[in-house]
Amino acid sequence: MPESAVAALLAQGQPRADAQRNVERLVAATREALDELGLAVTTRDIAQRAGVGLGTLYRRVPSLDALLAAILTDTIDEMTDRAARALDSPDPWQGFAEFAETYVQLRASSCGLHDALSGRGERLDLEPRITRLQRAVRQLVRRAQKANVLRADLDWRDIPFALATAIPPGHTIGLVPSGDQWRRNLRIILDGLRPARSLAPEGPAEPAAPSD
Amino acid sequence: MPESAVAALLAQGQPRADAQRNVERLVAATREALDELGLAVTTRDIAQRAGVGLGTLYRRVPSLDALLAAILTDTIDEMTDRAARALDSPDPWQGFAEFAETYVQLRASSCGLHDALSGRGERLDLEPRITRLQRAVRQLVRRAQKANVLRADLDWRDIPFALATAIPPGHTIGLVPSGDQWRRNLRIILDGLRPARSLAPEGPAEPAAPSD
DNA sequence: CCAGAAGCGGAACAACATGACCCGCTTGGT
DNA sequence: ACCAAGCGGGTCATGTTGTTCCGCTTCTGG
Repeated sequence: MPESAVAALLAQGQPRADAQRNVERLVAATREALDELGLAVTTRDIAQRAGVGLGTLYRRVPSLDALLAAILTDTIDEMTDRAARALDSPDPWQGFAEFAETYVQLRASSCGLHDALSGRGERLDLEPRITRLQRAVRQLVRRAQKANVLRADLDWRDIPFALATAIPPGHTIGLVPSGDQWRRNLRIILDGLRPARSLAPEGPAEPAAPSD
Repeated sequence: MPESAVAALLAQGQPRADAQRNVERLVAATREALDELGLAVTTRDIAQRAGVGLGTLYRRVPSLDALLAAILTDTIDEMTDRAARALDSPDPWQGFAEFAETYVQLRASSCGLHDALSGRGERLDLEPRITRLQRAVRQLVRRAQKANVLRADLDWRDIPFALATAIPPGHTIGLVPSGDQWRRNLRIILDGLRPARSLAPEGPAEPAAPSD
C-alpha cells in the first residue's frame, strides 16, 4: 500500500531481486544528492552515487523531475506532520520552539528541501503540499501569539521568514559557517521573538503588514 | 586618476564620444543586472540591458569576469568604508546597529554582492577585499561586546552570520517576501543580539565556539 | 562636407552541460 | 542451461554561454 509518493512512483509488479536493490539504491542516492546539491542535481550525479548506469535510472523512473518531486513531497509532508504534532504540546511556546528547531534543522540539512521551500522548485509542482505545511505553521504561530509567548507585534508570516533565515546563505565576509551555525542563529532569533522586549531603542523597522 | 577598480579597468585614451557613452551604459547595465541576477549574469543579459551588441561589450572589457570583479571590488570597498566610519560613532551600539542596517540593506538589494559575500564568487578573486571588510567588522563587533551592549556569549564571528541571515533566501513555505522583509528580520535579530537576555528558558543551543 | 579611422551589432563558433534513449552484453531465477 | 529481464554507459539532441569576427555605420578632424 503505497502511502508515500515515492512508493507510488515506483510501484511495480515483481521485479527481479537485483532490480529491486538498484531501485532502493537509486532512491537513497537521490536523497543524498538532493541534500548536498539541492535542486541542481543531475541524472549523472544520482546514477554515479547509486553506482548504476543511466539506463537503470530511466528504467523505473519516468523523468528526473518526477523522482525529485516524489521525494520532496514526502519530505515536506513529514515536516507538516511534525508541525501538527507540535500542536499537541500543551505549552504553546514549547510547541513552537520545538517545531522551529525541527524546521530549521531539516532545512539546514537538505539543500533540496531548502530550495523547494524557498520557491526554487516551481517546475516540480509542490505548491499543494507546501500550502498544507503553511497552514499548520500558521496555527502553531497564532497559538503562541495568542498565549503571549511570542511577539504579537509581527505579522504571523514574518515568523516563518525569520526562522528560515537561520540557515546561513553560504559563507559570509569570508567566514565559513560550521555545520551547526544554524543552531546559534536560531538561538538569537528565538530570543528576538520572545515578547515584552524593552530593548532595542533606536532599531529600524516599523510594525508589520496587516494580518491575514 | 583611477581611484576605483572600474575606472582602472576601463582606462583608455580618448575614445569617441559615442563610445564613451556606451561604456557608461555598459557599466550601469552590469550593475543593474548584477543586482537582479547575481553572479549568474551573462554577457547577453548585460548587452541587452545596455542596448548594445556583444562586440561593443568586448571592445573595452577583457572578459566578463574582469568586469564583474571590478564592480564588486568597488562595492565591497564602499562597504568597508561604511564600517570604518561606523567606528567613529561615539556610541558602540549605535555604530554597530547603524552598520548592521547598511550591511543588510546593501546585501539585500544586490544579489551580486550577496553572492560574492556568500563565497560564491571564488572565480573573481575577491578574497583580499573581503578580508579587509572582515577586519573592519570585527573591530566594530568587538567594541560593542566590550562595551557590553552586544551579547558577549557569542563568538564575534556569529554576529556577521546572524546579520547576513536577515536576507530572505527566497520564498518560504509558499510565502513571498516583500522588499523590506530584511528590515523586519533584522529587527528581530538585533533584539536577539542585545545582552542581558533573561528569556528563552528552554531554547536549544549551547554557548559558541572559543573566541579567535 | 568628406574621407577614413573608430566603432558597432549580432551571427557564428567552440566548449560544455544535461535530459533522455538505445542496444549489445550480462545475470537472476526457474 | 536457458532466456527474458535487466544493465551500463556511449550517444544524441538541445540549450547555454564566453568569446571572436567581419561587413556595415557613424563620428570627427580638417
